[in-house]
Amino acid sequence: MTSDLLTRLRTRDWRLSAQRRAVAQVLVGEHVHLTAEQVHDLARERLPEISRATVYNTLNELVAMGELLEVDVADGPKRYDPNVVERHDHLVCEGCQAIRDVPRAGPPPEIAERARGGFLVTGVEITYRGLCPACARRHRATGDRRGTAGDEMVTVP
Amino acid sequence: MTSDLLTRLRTRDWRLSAQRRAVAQVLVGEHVHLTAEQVHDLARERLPEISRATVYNTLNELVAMGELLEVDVADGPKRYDPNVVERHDHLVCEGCQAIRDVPRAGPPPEIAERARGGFLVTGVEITYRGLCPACARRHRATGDRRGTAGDEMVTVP
DNA sequence: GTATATGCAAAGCATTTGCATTAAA
DNA sequence: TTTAATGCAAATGCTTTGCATATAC
Repeated sequence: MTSDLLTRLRTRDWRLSAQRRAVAQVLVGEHVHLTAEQVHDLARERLPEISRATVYNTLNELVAMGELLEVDVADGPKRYDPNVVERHDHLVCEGCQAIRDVPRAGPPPEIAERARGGFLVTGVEITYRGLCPACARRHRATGDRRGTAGDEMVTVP
Repeated sequence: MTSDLLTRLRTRDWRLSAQRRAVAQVLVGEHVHLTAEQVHDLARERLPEISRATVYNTLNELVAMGELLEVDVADGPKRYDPNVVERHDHLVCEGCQAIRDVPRAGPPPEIAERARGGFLVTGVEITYRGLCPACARRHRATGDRRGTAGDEMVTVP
Protein backbone atom coordinates (compact mmCIF):
# COMPACT_ATOMS: atom_id res chain seq x y z
CA MET A 1 0.00 0.00 0.00
CA THR A 2 1.44 3.34 -1.05
CA SER A 3 1.74 6.02 1.57
CA ASP A 4 0.33 8.61 -0.83
CA LEU A 5 -3.35 9.40 -0.49
CA LEU A 6 -3.79 10.63 -4.07
CA THR A 7 -2.25 7.50 -5.53
CA ARG A 8 -4.47 5.28 -3.45
CA LEU A 9 -7.58 7.23 -4.41
CA ARG A 10 -6.87 6.85 -8.12
CA THR A 11 -6.89 3.08 -7.75
CA ARG A 12 -10.26 3.22 -6.03
CA ASP A 13 -13.61 3.39 -7.65
CA TRP A 14 -14.32 6.94 -6.49
CA ARG A 15 -15.45 9.82 -8.74
CA LEU A 16 -12.48 12.13 -8.80
CA SER A 17 -13.83 15.67 -9.07
CA ALA A 18 -11.76 18.84 -8.92
CA GLN A 19 -13.06 19.44 -5.41
CA ARG A 20 -12.11 16.01 -4.13
CA ARG A 21 -8.70 16.33 -5.72
CA ALA A 22 -8.17 19.70 -4.02
CA VAL A 23 -9.07 18.23 -0.64
CA ALA A 24 -6.80 15.23 -1.15
CA GLN A 25 -3.90 17.43 -2.26
CA VAL A 26 -4.17 19.48 0.89
CA LEU A 27 -3.97 16.32 2.99
CA VAL A 28 -0.45 15.38 1.98
CA GLY A 29 2.55 15.44 4.28
CA GLU A 30 3.81 14.44 7.70
CA HIS A 31 2.33 15.68 10.94
CA VAL A 32 -0.69 17.00 9.07
CA HIS A 33 -3.64 17.38 11.43
CA LEU A 34 -5.89 20.00 9.88
CA THR A 35 -9.36 21.02 10.97
CA ALA A 36 -12.17 20.97 8.41
CA GLU A 37 -12.03 24.76 8.29
CA GLN A 38 -8.28 24.70 7.60
CA VAL A 39 -8.78 22.13 4.87
CA HIS A 40 -11.41 24.41 3.36
CA ASP A 41 -9.11 27.44 3.44
CA LEU A 42 -6.20 25.57 1.88
CA ALA A 43 -8.39 23.87 -0.71
CA ARG A 44 -9.79 27.26 -1.72
CA GLU A 45 -6.29 28.41 -2.59
CA ARG A 46 -6.37 25.73 -5.29
CA LEU A 47 -10.05 25.89 -6.16
CA PRO A 48 -11.67 29.12 -4.97
CA GLU A 49 -15.26 27.98 -5.50
CA ILE A 50 -15.10 24.86 -3.33
CA SER A 51 -17.79 24.97 -0.66
CA ARG A 52 -17.61 24.18 2.99
CA ALA A 53 -20.30 21.48 2.64
CA THR A 54 -18.26 19.67 0.01
CA VAL A 55 -15.19 19.74 2.22
CA TYR A 56 -17.14 18.24 5.12
CA ASN A 57 -18.73 15.63 2.86
CA THR A 58 -15.40 14.68 1.34
CA LEU A 59 -13.64 14.41 4.68
CA ASN A 60 -16.41 12.16 6.00
CA GLU A 61 -16.19 9.96 2.94
CA LEU A 62 -12.42 9.61 3.23
CA VAL A 63 -12.80 8.64 6.87
CA ALA A 64 -15.49 6.07 6.00
CA MET A 65 -13.20 4.69 3.28
CA GLY A 66 -10.40 4.32 5.82
CA GLU A 67 -8.18 6.76 3.91
CA LEU A 68 -8.19 9.39 6.64
CA LEU A 69 -8.17 9.30 10.43
CA GLU A 70 -10.34 11.49 12.58
CA VAL A 71 -8.41 12.65 15.62
CA ASP A 72 -10.07 14.30 18.56
CA VAL A 73 -7.22 14.82 20.96
CA ALA A 74 -7.09 18.60 21.18
CA ASP A 75 -9.53 21.37 22.05
CA GLY A 76 -11.85 22.70 19.40
CA PRO A 77 -12.95 21.08 16.17
CA LYS A 78 -11.92 17.60 15.04
CA ARG A 79 -8.69 17.17 13.10
CA TYR A 80 -7.90 14.92 10.16
CA ASP A 81 -4.78 12.81 9.87
CA PRO A 82 -3.79 11.37 6.46
CA ASN A 83 -1.25 9.00 7.99
CA VAL A 84 -3.22 5.74 7.82
CA VAL A 85 -0.34 3.55 6.74
CA GLU A 86 2.04 3.57 9.69
CA ARG A 87 0.70 2.79 13.11
CA HIS A 88 1.39 5.80 15.25
CA ASP A 89 0.38 7.70 18.35
CA HIS A 90 -0.06 11.42 19.00
CA LEU A 91 1.90 13.93 20.98
CA VAL A 92 -0.23 16.98 21.77
CA CYS A 93 1.04 20.35 22.98
CA GLU A 94 -1.16 21.62 25.81
CA GLY A 95 0.04 25.15 25.11
CA CYS A 96 -0.69 25.61 21.41
CA GLN A 97 -2.57 22.39 20.54
CA ALA A 98 0.08 21.38 18.00
CA ILE A 99 0.05 17.65 17.22
CA ARG A 100 2.94 15.41 16.20
CA ASP A 101 2.76 11.84 15.01
CA VAL A 102 5.06 9.51 16.90
CA PRO A 103 5.71 5.90 15.91
CA ARG A 104 4.21 3.34 18.27
CA ALA A 105 7.06 2.79 20.67
CA GLY A 106 6.21 -0.68 21.93
CA PRO A 107 3.29 -2.88 22.84
CA PRO A 108 0.67 -1.04 24.88
CA PRO A 109 -0.02 -2.32 28.40
CA GLU A 110 -2.38 -5.26 28.42
CA ILE A 111 -5.53 -5.07 30.47
CA ALA A 112 -6.03 -7.94 32.90
CA GLU A 113 -8.91 -10.28 32.11
CA ARG A 114 -10.98 -9.31 35.16
CA ALA A 115 -10.58 -5.57 34.47
CA ARG A 116 -11.86 -6.06 30.95
CA GLY A 117 -15.25 -7.17 32.25
CA GLY A 118 -16.03 -9.22 29.17
CA PHE A 119 -15.06 -6.49 26.72
CA LEU A 120 -13.42 -7.62 23.50
CA VAL A 121 -10.45 -5.33 22.87
CA THR A 122 -9.73 -4.63 19.21
CA GLY A 123 -7.51 -1.56 19.22
CA VAL A 124 -5.52 0.86 21.32
CA GLU A 125 -4.84 4.59 21.00
CA ILE A 126 -2.16 6.39 22.95
CA THR A 127 -2.01 10.15 23.39
CA TYR A 128 1.02 11.77 24.93
CA ARG A 129 0.44 15.23 26.40
CA GLY A 130 3.10 17.83 26.91
CA LEU A 131 4.63 21.02 25.65
CA CYS A 132 6.23 21.72 22.32
CA PRO A 133 9.68 23.36 22.38
CA ALA A 134 8.27 26.88 21.89
CA CYS A 135 5.58 26.51 24.56
CA ALA A 136 8.03 24.86 26.97
CA ARG A 137 10.33 27.86 26.61
CA ARG A 138 7.52 30.35 27.23
CA HIS A 139 6.38 28.24 30.16
CA ARG A 140 9.79 28.33 31.83
CA ALA A 141 10.12 32.04 31.15
CA THR A 142 6.79 33.06 32.67
CA GLY A 143 6.48 30.45 35.39
CA ASP A 144 3.05 29.81 33.92
CA ARG A 145 1.53 26.49 34.93
CA ARG A 146 -1.19 26.36 32.30
CA GLY A 147 -1.40 23.07 30.49
CA THR A 148 0.34 20.97 33.11
CA ALA A 149 -2.05 21.21 36.06
CA GLY A 150 -2.95 17.73 37.25
CA ASP A 151 -0.55 15.96 34.93
CA GLU A 152 1.90 13.48 36.26
CA MET A 153 5.52 13.94 35.26
CA VAL A 154 6.67 11.09 33.08
CA THR A 155 10.29 10.02 33.05
CA VAL A 156 11.84 10.77 29.73
CA PRO A 157 14.77 8.57 28.65
CA MET B 1 -7.57 12.33 49.44
CA THR B 2 -11.01 10.80 49.71
CA SER B 3 -12.45 9.19 46.65
CA ASP B 4 -15.78 10.90 47.24
CA LEU B 5 -16.42 14.06 45.27
CA LEU B 6 -18.97 15.52 47.70
CA THR B 7 -16.63 15.10 50.65
CA ARG B 8 -13.78 16.80 48.83
CA LEU B 9 -16.01 19.67 47.76
CA ARG B 10 -17.09 20.37 51.35
CA THR B 11 -13.48 20.87 52.39
CA ARG B 12 -12.98 23.36 49.57
CA ASP B 13 -13.82 27.01 49.62
CA TRP B 14 -16.63 26.69 47.08
CA ARG B 15 -20.16 28.06 47.52
CA LEU B 16 -22.29 24.98 47.90
CA SER B 17 -25.67 25.75 46.36
CA ALA B 18 -28.50 23.27 45.90
CA GLN B 19 -27.70 23.17 42.18
CA ARG B 20 -24.04 22.38 42.68
CA ARG B 21 -24.89 19.73 45.22
CA ALA B 22 -27.34 18.13 42.77
CA VAL B 23 -24.68 18.01 40.07
CA ALA B 24 -22.08 16.57 42.43
CA GLN B 25 -24.51 13.92 43.71
CA VAL B 26 -25.18 12.76 40.18
CA LEU B 27 -21.46 12.35 39.59
CA VAL B 28 -20.92 9.59 42.12
CA GLY B 29 -20.05 6.00 41.28
CA GLU B 30 -17.78 3.83 39.20
CA HIS B 31 -17.68 3.88 35.42
CA VAL B 32 -19.67 7.11 35.41
CA HIS B 33 -19.15 8.97 32.14
CA LEU B 34 -22.19 11.17 31.66
CA THR B 35 -22.74 13.83 29.05
CA ALA B 36 -23.72 17.33 30.19
CA GLU B 37 -27.25 16.63 29.00
CA GLN B 38 -27.42 13.42 31.04
CA VAL B 39 -26.12 15.23 34.10
CA HIS B 40 -28.84 17.82 33.56
CA ASP B 41 -31.56 15.19 33.30
CA LEU B 42 -30.42 13.33 36.40
CA ALA B 43 -29.88 16.53 38.37
CA ARG B 44 -33.41 17.63 37.51
CA GLU B 45 -34.77 14.53 39.19
CA ARG B 46 -33.36 15.95 42.38
CA LEU B 47 -33.89 19.64 41.67
CA PRO B 48 -36.42 20.21 38.89
CA GLU B 49 -35.62 23.90 38.39
CA ILE B 50 -31.88 23.49 37.68
CA SER B 51 -30.98 25.04 34.34
CA ARG B 52 -28.83 23.73 31.58
CA ALA B 53 -26.51 26.74 31.82
CA THR B 54 -25.84 26.06 35.49
CA VAL B 55 -25.01 22.45 34.75
CA TYR B 56 -22.52 23.49 32.07
CA ASN B 57 -21.03 26.15 34.34
CA THR B 58 -20.70 23.75 37.22
CA LEU B 59 -19.13 21.01 35.13
CA ASN B 60 -16.58 23.47 33.77
CA GLU B 61 -15.74 24.66 37.25
CA LEU B 62 -15.26 21.14 38.56
CA VAL B 63 -12.97 20.39 35.63
CA ALA B 64 -10.95 23.57 36.28
CA MET B 65 -10.71 22.61 39.97
CA GLY B 66 -9.35 19.20 39.01
CA GLU B 67 -12.32 17.43 40.59
CA LEU B 68 -13.67 16.09 37.33
CA LEU B 69 -12.13 14.77 34.12
CA GLU B 70 -13.35 15.69 30.68
CA VAL B 71 -13.21 12.66 28.41
CA ASP B 72 -13.62 12.90 24.69
CA VAL B 73 -13.14 9.34 23.55
CA ALA B 74 -16.55 8.53 22.09
CA ASP B 75 -18.78 10.06 19.42
CA GLY B 76 -21.06 12.90 20.33
CA PRO B 77 -20.82 15.33 23.21
CA LYS B 78 -18.04 15.31 25.80
CA ARG B 79 -18.37 13.08 28.85
CA TYR B 80 -17.42 13.73 32.45
CA ASP B 81 -15.54 11.27 34.64
CA PRO B 82 -15.53 11.76 38.45
CA ASN B 83 -12.72 9.26 38.94
CA VAL B 84 -9.80 11.66 39.49
CA VAL B 85 -8.17 9.71 42.30
CA GLU B 86 -7.00 6.50 40.66
CA ARG B 87 -4.97 6.67 37.50
CA HIS B 88 -6.92 4.80 34.88
CA ASP B 89 -7.50 4.37 31.18
CA HIS B 90 -10.67 3.95 29.14
CA LEU B 91 -12.21 1.05 27.32
CA VAL B 92 -14.75 2.26 24.76
CA CYS B 93 -17.38 0.13 23.02
CA GLU B 94 -17.49 0.95 19.32
CA GLY B 95 -20.99 -0.46 19.16
CA CYS B 96 -22.86 1.44 21.87
CA GLN B 97 -20.25 3.97 23.04
CA ALA B 98 -20.25 2.59 26.57
CA ILE B 99 -17.12 3.48 28.54
CA ARG B 100 -15.41 1.50 31.30
CA ASP B 101 -12.57 2.67 33.48
CA VAL B 102 -9.65 0.27 33.57
CA PRO B 103 -6.70 0.58 35.95
CA ARG B 104 -3.45 1.54 34.23
CA ALA B 105 -1.99 -1.84 33.45
CA GLY B 106 1.70 -0.96 33.27
CA PRO B 107 4.03 1.79 32.14
CA PRO B 108 3.06 3.22 28.75
CA PRO B 109 5.59 2.81 25.92
CA GLU B 110 8.29 5.44 26.03
CA ILE B 111 8.84 7.64 23.01
CA ALA B 112 12.41 7.69 21.73
CA GLU B 113 14.26 11.00 22.10
CA ARG B 114 14.50 11.68 18.36
CA ALA B 115 10.79 10.95 17.83
CA ARG B 116 9.85 13.46 20.51
CA GLY B 117 11.34 16.30 18.47
CA GLY B 118 12.04 18.43 21.50
CA PHE B 119 8.60 17.97 23.04
CA LEU B 120 8.42 17.76 26.83
CA VAL B 121 6.10 14.88 27.70
CA THR B 122 4.06 15.39 30.86
CA GLY B 123 1.25 12.84 30.63
CA VAL B 124 -0.12 9.87 28.74
CA GLU B 125 -3.68 8.76 27.99
CA ILE B 126 -4.56 5.32 26.72
CA THR B 127 -7.85 4.43 25.08
CA TYR B 128 -8.73 0.84 24.36
CA ARG B 129 -11.36 0.30 21.68
CA GLY B 130 -13.52 -2.74 21.34
CA LEU B 131 -16.93 -4.22 21.89
CA CYS B 132 -18.83 -4.66 25.13
CA PRO B 133 -20.27 -8.13 25.80
CA ALA B 134 -23.72 -7.21 24.45
CA CYS B 135 -22.40 -5.60 21.27
CA ALA B 136 -19.90 -8.44 20.72
CA ARG B 137 -22.79 -10.92 20.84
CA ARG B 138 -24.87 -8.93 18.37
CA HIS B 139 -21.81 -8.54 16.19
CA ARG B 140 -21.19 -12.28 16.02
CA ALA B 141 -24.88 -12.93 15.40
CA THR B 142 -25.26 -10.52 12.48
CA GLY B 143 -21.79 -10.77 10.96
CA ASP B 144 -21.82 -7.00 11.13
CA ARG B 145 -18.38 -5.40 10.86
CA ARG B 146 -19.36 -1.95 12.10
CA GLY B 147 -17.00 -0.57 14.68
CA THR B 148 -14.02 -2.76 13.91
CA ALA B 149 -13.07 -1.66 10.39
CA GLY B 150 -9.41 -0.76 10.27
CA ASP B 151 -8.68 -1.85 13.82
CA GLU B 152 -5.84 -4.18 14.51
CA MET B 153 -6.58 -7.23 16.62
CA VAL B 154 -4.84 -7.07 19.95
CA THR B 155 -3.80 -10.24 21.71
CA VAL B 156 -5.82 -10.73 24.83
CA PRO B 157 -4.15 -12.69 27.64
C1' DG C 1 -27.35 9.72 -20.65
C1' DT C 2 -27.48 8.69 -15.95
C1' DA C 3 -25.96 8.45 -11.55
C1' DT C 4 -23.67 11.16 -8.42
C1' DA C 5 -21.24 15.34 -6.54
C1' DT C 6 -21.71 20.25 -5.72
C1' DG C 7 -23.25 24.65 -3.70
C1' DC C 8 -26.28 27.17 -1.19
C1' DA C 9 -28.79 28.30 2.62
C1' DA C 10 -31.17 26.61 6.40
C1' DA C 11 -31.33 23.59 10.19
C1' DG C 12 -29.23 20.97 13.99
C1' DC C 13 -26.66 20.09 18.12
C1' DA C 14 -23.52 21.29 21.90
C1' DT C 15 -21.94 24.89 24.39
C1' DT C 16 -21.21 29.70 25.97
C1' DT C 17 -22.55 34.34 27.27
C1' DG C 18 -24.97 38.79 28.90
C1' DC C 19 -27.69 40.35 32.19
C1' DA C 20 -31.32 40.89 35.59
C1' DT C 21 -32.65 38.21 39.70
C1' DT C 22 -31.74 35.37 43.65
C1' DA C 23 -29.33 33.18 47.29
C1' DA C 24 -24.98 31.89 50.00
C1' DA C 25 -21.78 33.34 53.29
C1' DT D 1 -24.65 43.13 53.34
C1' DT D 2 -21.87 41.76 49.92
C1' DT D 3 -20.35 38.82 46.61
C1' DA D 4 -21.21 35.28 43.67
C1' DA D 5 -24.45 31.81 41.47
C1' DT D 6 -28.70 31.17 38.86
C1' DG D 7 -31.95 31.17 34.96
C1' DC D 8 -33.34 32.73 30.78
C1' DA D 9 -32.83 33.48 26.14
C1' DA D 10 -29.95 34.81 22.64
C1' DA D 11 -25.61 33.98 20.43
C1' DT D 12 -21.82 31.11 18.90
C1' DG D 13 -19.25 27.44 16.68
C1' DC D 14 -19.09 23.24 14.31
C1' DT D 15 -21.34 20.13 11.37
C1' DT D 16 -25.14 18.17 8.68
C1' DT D 17 -28.98 18.29 5.38
C1' DG D 18 -32.48 19.20 1.52
C1' DC D 19 -32.75 20.27 -2.84
C1' DA D 20 -31.91 22.28 -7.42
C1' DT D 21 -27.97 22.43 -10.60
C1' DA D 22 -23.74 20.84 -12.59
C1' DT D 23 -20.47 17.22 -13.71
C1' DA D 24 -17.84 12.66 -14.01
C1' DC D 25 -18.08 8.53 -16.06
